[in-house]
Amino acid sequence: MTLERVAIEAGVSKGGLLYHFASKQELLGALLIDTLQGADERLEELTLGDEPGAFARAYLEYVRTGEHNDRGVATGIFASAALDEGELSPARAQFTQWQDRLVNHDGLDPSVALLARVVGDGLWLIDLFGLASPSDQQRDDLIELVLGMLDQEGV
Amino acid sequence: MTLERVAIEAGVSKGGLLYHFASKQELLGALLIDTLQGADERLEELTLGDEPGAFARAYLEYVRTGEHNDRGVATGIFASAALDEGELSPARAQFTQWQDRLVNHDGLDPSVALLARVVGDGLWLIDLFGLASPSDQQRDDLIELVLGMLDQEGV
DNA sequence: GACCCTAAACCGTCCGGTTGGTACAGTAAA
DNA sequence: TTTACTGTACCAACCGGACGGTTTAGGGTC
Repeated sequence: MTLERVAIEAGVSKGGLLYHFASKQELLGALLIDTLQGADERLEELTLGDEPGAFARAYLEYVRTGEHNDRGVATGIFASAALDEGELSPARAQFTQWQDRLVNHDGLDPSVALLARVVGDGLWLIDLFGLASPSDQQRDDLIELVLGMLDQEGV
Repeated sequence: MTLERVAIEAGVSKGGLLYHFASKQELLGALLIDTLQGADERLEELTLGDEPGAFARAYLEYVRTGEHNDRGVATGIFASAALDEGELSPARAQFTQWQDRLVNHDGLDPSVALLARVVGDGLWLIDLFGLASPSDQQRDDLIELVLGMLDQEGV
């Protein structure tokens, strides 16, 4: 992930890239924040109504298809950030917020809420790094299983 | 993660390090494989008996405490490997094997088996990157919840 | 003229990898 | 039991290329 490669990928000159982002760190931070915001907005769209578990359902829905990441791009951003000390903190903040919303403000039993979160994050990270992603069928079945638990809980 | 830093960490000179590992790639590969093997052996230890779900239980037990990684070390290895194209393949292979064992050879309903896997991996990866790890209490409750589902299934 | 770039040369540093050498342990003929 | 040689384990110093970042000179558009 060099500046030149990013510039070419973005159809911009290296100078133009550095016109917008003063340093590679700044670029990386912006990329990461942008990715996280995109996910957050998508989650908001998927959150239907305000009955208990609405956000948890969105969280699972988000990872139902494996398309939630332009493989390689998000992976690179995430891995690069993980190597630069402290560079991952926007991600930490975002996940903390999601976790708080799921566990404390979604009207679910905390353990079930955490289950939804960990399954969602688990699938997301497994896909992100390509660590033996389950098939579409398996994934669907798993999500249905967890959704079922949310329903039981919501009653 | 530079060769020099690794060398210092290991109490060796850079030259000495490269005597054992001909290139950085080779070093990284060995580090990754070693980490994975360590986890695999630990899982084997934790697998008690051979009733249905024995391996799934071990998988969850493994991530019960957050101590399963020398934070920073495993993170660096994993993130570095993720950036080098193809360098993550030993990890993919290992996860594929675990997934196969869980889903096809542990005597559980496939969805429940996958649930155990995704919860295990989810917690592991969340810890690895420090993405808002749940508290010990929350983690324990979650694991108990999933273990309970394995028991229901096993009957 | 302010803004948003392109293009290209350039610099300094960092880092992977190479090289030549040292220390030492074994071993085996003289 | 000295001598000579071999292999293993290491180190310090160096080299060269890649890459982050700067600078300069300019061009198009509102």
